Amino acid sequence: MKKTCLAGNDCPLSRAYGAVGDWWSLLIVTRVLLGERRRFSEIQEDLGVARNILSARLRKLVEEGILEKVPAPDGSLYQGYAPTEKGRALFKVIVALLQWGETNCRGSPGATSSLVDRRRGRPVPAIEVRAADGRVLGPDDLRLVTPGTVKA
Amino acid sequence: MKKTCLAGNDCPLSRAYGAVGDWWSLLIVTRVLLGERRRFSEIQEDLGVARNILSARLRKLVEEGILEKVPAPDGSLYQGYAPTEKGRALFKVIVALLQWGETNCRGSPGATSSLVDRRRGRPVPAIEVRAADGRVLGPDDLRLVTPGTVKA
DNA sequence: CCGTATCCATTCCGATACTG
DNA sequence: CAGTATCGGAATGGATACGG
Repeated sequence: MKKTCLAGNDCPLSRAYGAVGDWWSLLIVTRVLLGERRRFSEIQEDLGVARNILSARLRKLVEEGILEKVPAPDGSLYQGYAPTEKGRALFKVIVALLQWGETNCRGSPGATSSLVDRRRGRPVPAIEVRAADGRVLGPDDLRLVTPGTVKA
Repeated sequence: MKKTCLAGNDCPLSRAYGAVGDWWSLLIVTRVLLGERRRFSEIQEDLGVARNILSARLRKLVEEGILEKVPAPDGSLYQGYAPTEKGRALFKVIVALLQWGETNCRGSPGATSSLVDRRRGRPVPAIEVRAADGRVLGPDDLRLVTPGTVKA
């Protein structure tokens, strides 16, 4: 997909794409956010991504204000990465996608829910879209309003 | 990103990526799901995507069981596309990403929320991750359990 | 109108070598 | 350890021409 095609677009989904960039970035943010793996080599090891790619993605994520550089947690002189508020807000997206994958893309049969509530150690229930009055909404209950000429 | 790197992976996020494929696919599903644009040319027009790309994505989405071919709504002899249950389940992900984009990637200043509750015509509140007891969870309240050797 | 097949340019990714 | 620079192969995307 050509960047310019969607980058300048007014659609929130397109802007989100422009900011996040690609799936590597989402995986990286996931590690930093949920995995407490905040250092270059830790992320690199976990993801198995090439170092130059990781480097480029981290730089972009910092530019976009999704991550920020912080002093390493262990006091060493190297960098660590922490999510900003904007990055932390992404966790709803990650949870939604994670749950969708668990429910709809079952791989090995033994695989179980992998997201747990820390306080109780219990699985996190499926995320729901709710109206202001609290009722659960489905796709047919929503309408996508496109003020300008731009769609989706 | 090499497909094989994540496709065979046991991580739900990776499987989700393998199934959805790319951002074009997400945009396509969005149109079909929320935009009631269910025919080839309608989607093509809205998204401005090349026809060969759209063709390939639609085929993949059908293969993955996210969309299915249906008779065209107007009774013409051409195809239409409808979301399956699996595809409909994706709408939570789309809403999450849409809302994130609205909140965190504001483009033109005039842009407002574009997702409304059909019944009341009111904006849909921000989606929340909740524990079983209903309390709202943040990133720090979650733990990602990795049963096997595979991460993320 | 609904796609598919081909061509070409661009981009992406991984491996490797290198710097501080 | 934490990156950056470069290179070659692979995949992607758009335009176009073509077939059902």
